[in-house]
Amino acid sequence: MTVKMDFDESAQMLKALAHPTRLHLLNLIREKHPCVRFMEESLGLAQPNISQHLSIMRQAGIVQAERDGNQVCYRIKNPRISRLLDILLD
Amino acid sequence: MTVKMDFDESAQMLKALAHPTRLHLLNLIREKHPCVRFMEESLGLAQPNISQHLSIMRQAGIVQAERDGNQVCYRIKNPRISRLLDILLD
DNA sequence: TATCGATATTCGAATGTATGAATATACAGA
DNA sequence: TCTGTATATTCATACATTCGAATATCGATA
Repeated sequence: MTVKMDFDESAQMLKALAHPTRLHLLNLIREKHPCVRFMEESLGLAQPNISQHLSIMRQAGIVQAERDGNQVCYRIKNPRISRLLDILLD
Repeated sequence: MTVKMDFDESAQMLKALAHPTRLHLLNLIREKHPCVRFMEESLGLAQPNISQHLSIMRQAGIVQAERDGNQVCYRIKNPRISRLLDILLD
Protein backbone atom coordinates (compact mmCIF):
# COMPACT_ATOMS: atom_id res chain seq x y z
CA MET A 1 0.00 0.00 0.00
CA THR A 2 2.59 2.52 1.10
CA VAL A 3 4.94 1.03 -1.43
CA LYS A 4 2.41 1.43 -4.21
CA MET A 5 2.01 5.02 -3.09
CA ASP A 6 5.74 5.57 -3.55
CA PHE A 7 5.61 4.28 -7.09
CA ASP A 8 2.81 6.70 -7.84
CA GLU A 9 4.70 9.63 -6.40
CA SER A 10 7.95 8.72 -8.06
CA ALA A 11 6.21 8.22 -11.37
CA GLN A 12 4.63 11.63 -11.14
CA MET A 13 7.95 13.24 -10.43
CA LEU A 14 9.54 11.44 -13.36
CA LYS A 15 6.72 12.51 -15.62
CA ALA A 16 7.44 16.10 -14.72
CA LEU A 17 11.07 15.54 -15.66
CA ALA A 18 10.46 13.58 -18.82
CA HIS A 19 10.54 16.28 -21.46
CA PRO A 20 13.60 17.58 -23.34
CA THR A 21 12.71 21.22 -22.79
CA ARG A 22 12.26 20.68 -19.08
CA LEU A 23 15.58 18.88 -18.79
CA HIS A 24 17.22 21.71 -20.69
CA LEU A 25 15.66 24.22 -18.30
CA LEU A 26 16.74 22.21 -15.29
CA ASN A 27 20.26 22.07 -16.58
CA LEU A 28 20.28 25.87 -16.69
CA ILE A 29 18.55 26.20 -13.37
CA ARG A 30 20.92 23.99 -11.45
CA GLU A 31 23.92 25.89 -12.77
CA LYS A 32 22.76 29.49 -12.96
CA HIS A 33 19.70 30.13 -10.84
CA PRO A 34 18.30 32.08 -13.81
CA CYS A 35 15.22 34.23 -14.35
CA VAL A 36 12.63 33.38 -17.00
CA ARG A 37 13.88 35.97 -19.45
CA PHE A 38 17.31 34.38 -19.44
CA MET A 39 15.89 30.91 -19.99
CA GLU A 40 13.78 32.22 -22.82
CA GLU A 41 16.84 33.58 -24.61
CA SER A 42 19.00 30.59 -23.86
CA LEU A 43 16.54 28.10 -25.23
CA GLY A 44 15.09 30.28 -27.97
CA LEU A 45 11.54 29.25 -27.18
CA ALA A 46 8.40 31.30 -26.67
CA GLN A 47 7.89 32.74 -23.20
CA PRO A 48 4.48 31.15 -22.55
CA ASN A 49 5.85 27.78 -23.46
CA ILE A 50 8.71 28.14 -21.00
CA SER A 51 6.34 29.36 -18.34
CA GLN A 52 4.14 26.34 -18.91
CA HIS A 53 7.04 23.98 -18.42
CA LEU A 54 8.16 25.82 -15.31
CA SER A 55 4.64 25.60 -13.96
CA ILE A 56 4.62 21.84 -14.40
CA MET A 57 7.88 21.55 -12.51
CA ARG A 58 6.72 23.90 -9.78
CA GLN A 59 3.60 21.85 -9.18
CA ALA A 60 5.69 18.70 -9.05
CA GLY A 61 7.89 20.22 -6.36
CA ILE A 62 10.96 20.05 -8.57
CA VAL A 63 11.75 23.75 -8.75
CA GLN A 64 11.03 26.78 -6.66
CA ALA A 65 10.36 30.32 -7.86
CA GLU A 66 11.74 33.41 -6.18
CA ARG A 67 10.69 36.86 -7.17
CA ASP A 68 13.53 39.32 -7.53
CA GLY A 69 12.01 42.72 -8.21
CA ASN A 70 10.69 42.62 -11.70
CA GLN A 71 11.83 39.12 -12.45
CA VAL A 72 11.29 35.61 -11.19
CA CYS A 73 14.25 33.32 -10.70
CA TYR A 74 14.21 29.58 -10.30
CA ARG A 75 16.16 27.07 -8.32
CA ILE A 76 16.08 23.33 -7.77
CA LYS A 77 13.90 22.66 -4.77
CA ASN A 78 14.53 19.04 -4.03
CA PRO A 79 18.07 17.71 -3.39
CA ARG A 80 16.98 14.31 -4.62
CA ILE A 81 16.34 15.92 -7.99
CA SER A 82 19.87 17.27 -8.07
CA ARG A 83 21.20 13.79 -7.63
CA LEU A 84 18.97 12.46 -10.38
CA LEU A 85 20.15 15.21 -12.71
CA ASP A 86 23.76 14.42 -11.92
CA ILE A 87 23.21 10.89 -13.09
CA LEU A 88 21.15 11.88 -16.10
CA LEU A 89 23.07 14.79 -17.51
CA ASP A 90 26.72 14.24 -16.65
CA MET B 1 23.17 20.28 -30.85
CA THR B 2 24.75 17.28 -29.22
CA VAL B 3 23.60 18.67 -25.90
CA LYS B 4 20.05 19.01 -27.16
CA MET B 5 20.35 15.43 -28.34
CA ASP B 6 21.20 14.33 -24.82
CA PHE B 7 18.14 16.01 -23.43
CA ASP B 8 16.04 14.20 -25.99
CA GLU B 9 17.53 10.85 -25.14
CA SER B 10 17.33 11.37 -21.41
CA ALA B 11 13.74 12.55 -21.72
CA GLN B 12 12.81 9.44 -23.65
CA MET B 13 14.38 7.24 -21.04
CA LEU B 14 12.56 9.08 -18.28
CA LYS B 15 9.29 8.76 -20.14
CA ALA B 16 9.76 5.03 -20.21
CA LEU B 17 10.29 5.07 -16.45
CA ALA B 18 7.50 7.46 -15.59
CA HIS B 19 4.66 5.07 -14.86
CA PRO B 20 3.80 3.50 -11.50
CA THR B 21 3.36 0.02 -12.94
CA ARG B 22 6.72 0.20 -14.69
CA LEU B 23 8.45 1.37 -11.52
CA HIS B 24 6.82 -1.46 -9.63
CA LEU B 25 8.03 -3.92 -12.25
CA LEU B 26 11.54 -2.46 -12.16
CA ASN B 27 11.61 -2.78 -8.41
CA LEU B 28 10.87 -6.48 -8.78
CA ILE B 29 13.27 -6.87 -11.66
CA ARG B 30 16.23 -5.33 -9.95
CA GLU B 31 15.76 -7.54 -6.89
CA LYS B 32 14.59 -10.84 -8.31
CA HIS B 33 15.36 -11.20 -11.98
CA PRO B 34 11.80 -12.55 -12.38
CA CYS B 35 9.85 -14.06 -15.23
CA VAL B 36 6.64 -12.51 -16.53
CA ARG B 37 4.37 -14.97 -14.76
CA PHE B 38 5.88 -13.98 -11.43
CA MET B 39 5.45 -10.28 -12.13
CA GLU B 40 1.88 -10.91 -13.16
CA GLU B 41 1.10 -12.55 -9.83
CA SER B 42 3.06 -10.06 -7.78
CA LEU B 43 1.32 -7.06 -9.25
CA GLY B 44 -2.07 -8.65 -9.81
CA LEU B 45 -2.41 -7.16 -13.26
CA ALA B 46 -3.41 -8.72 -16.56
CA GLN B 47 -0.64 -10.42 -18.51
CA PRO B 48 -1.01 -8.37 -21.71
CA ASN B 49 -0.78 -5.18 -19.72
CA ILE B 50 2.44 -6.30 -18.05
CA SER B 51 3.85 -7.42 -21.36
CA GLN B 52 3.03 -4.04 -22.86
CA HIS B 53 4.90 -2.24 -20.12
CA LEU B 54 7.86 -4.58 -20.44
CA SER B 55 7.89 -3.95 -24.16
CA ILE B 56 8.11 -0.20 -23.60
CA MET B 57 11.05 -0.66 -21.26
CA ARG B 58 12.76 -3.08 -23.60
CA GLN B 59 12.54 -0.63 -26.47
CA ALA B 60 13.93 2.12 -24.26
CA GLY B 61 16.93 -0.05 -23.42
CA ILE B 62 16.02 -0.15 -19.75
CA VAL B 63 15.52 -3.87 -19.36
CA GLN B 64 16.67 -6.95 -21.14
CA ALA B 65 14.74 -10.17 -21.71
CA GLU B 66 16.24 -13.63 -21.41
CA ARG B 67 14.39 -16.71 -22.38
CA ASP B 68 14.66 -19.57 -19.92
CA GLY B 69 12.91 -22.56 -21.44
CA ASN B 70 9.24 -21.86 -21.34
CA GLN B 71 9.56 -18.53 -19.63
CA VAL B 72 11.11 -15.14 -20.20
CA CYS B 73 13.00 -13.44 -17.40
CA TYR B 74 13.99 -9.83 -17.17
CA ARG B 75 16.93 -7.90 -15.84
CA ILE B 76 18.03 -4.30 -15.70
CA LYS B 77 20.13 -3.63 -18.76
CA ASN B 78 21.64 -0.26 -18.03
CA PRO B 79 23.70 0.37 -14.87
CA ARG B 80 22.75 4.04 -15.00
CA ILE B 81 19.16 2.94 -14.52
CA SER B 82 20.10 1.02 -11.41
CA ARG B 83 21.56 4.17 -9.93
CA LEU B 84 18.45 6.15 -10.80
CA LEU B 85 16.28 3.53 -9.16
CA ASP B 86 18.44 3.58 -6.05
CA ILE B 87 17.76 7.28 -5.69
CA LEU B 88 14.10 7.00 -6.58
CA LEU B 89 12.99 3.99 -4.62
CA ASP B 90 15.18 3.80 -1.55
C1' DT C 1 -2.63 55.71 -10.82
C1' DA C 2 -1.17 54.74 -15.67
C1' DT C 3 2.08 52.34 -18.06
C1' DC C 4 5.60 49.06 -19.13
C1' DG C 5 8.31 44.95 -18.88
C1' DA C 6 8.27 40.29 -17.02
C1' DT C 7 5.82 36.31 -16.05
C1' DA C 8 1.62 33.34 -15.68
C1' DT C 9 -2.78 31.37 -17.15
C1' DT C 10 -6.39 29.75 -20.26
C1' DC C 11 -8.12 27.59 -24.31
C1' DG C 12 -8.29 24.61 -28.30
C1' DA C 13 -6.33 21.54 -31.78
C1' DA C 14 -3.06 18.09 -32.65
C1' DT C 15 -0.61 14.43 -30.98
C1' DG C 16 0.75 10.86 -27.76
C1' DT C 17 -0.17 7.37 -24.08
C1' DA C 18 -2.78 3.70 -21.42
C1' DT C 19 -5.59 -0.18 -21.20
C1' DG C 20 -8.86 -4.05 -22.15
C1' DA C 21 -10.10 -7.43 -25.48
C1' DA C 22 -8.82 -10.39 -28.93
C1' DT C 23 -5.31 -12.77 -31.12
C1' DA C 24 -0.72 -14.38 -32.36
C1' DT C 25 3.70 -16.58 -31.39
C1' DA C 26 7.09 -19.54 -28.98
C1' DC C 27 8.58 -23.39 -26.65
C1' DA C 28 8.01 -27.83 -23.89
C1' DG C 29 6.32 -32.19 -23.46
C1' DA C 30 3.17 -35.94 -24.75
C1' DT D 1 2.92 -33.06 -34.80
C1' DC D 2 -0.65 -31.77 -31.34
C1' DT D 3 -1.61 -29.57 -26.98
C1' DG D 4 -0.93 -26.53 -23.30
C1' DT D 5 1.43 -22.92 -20.91
C1' DA D 6 3.92 -18.59 -21.22
C1' DT D 7 4.61 -14.39 -23.46
C1' DA D 8 3.98 -10.83 -27.16
C1' DT D 9 1.37 -8.04 -30.42
C1' DT D 10 -2.52 -5.57 -32.43
C1' DC D 11 -6.40 -2.73 -32.33
C1' DA D 12 -9.76 0.54 -30.64
C1' DT D 13 -11.15 3.74 -27.35
C1' DA D 14 -10.49 6.75 -23.50
C1' DC D 15 -7.52 9.91 -21.57
C1' DA D 16 -3.43 13.04 -21.03
C1' DT D 17 0.14 16.04 -22.87
C1' DT D 18 2.06 19.58 -25.88
C1' DC D 19 2.17 24.02 -27.92
C1' DG D 20 0.68 28.35 -30.10
C1' DA D 21 -2.36 32.21 -29.61
C1' DA D 22 -4.65 35.25 -26.79
C1' DT D 23 -5.04 37.28 -22.48
C1' DA D 24 -4.33 38.13 -17.58
C1' DT D 25 -1.45 39.34 -13.56
C1' DC D 26 2.29 41.37 -10.99
C1' DG D 27 5.56 44.76 -9.54
C1' DA D 28 8.47 48.88 -10.62
C1' DT D 29 8.68 53.44 -11.90
C1' DA D 30 7.11 57.75 -14.00
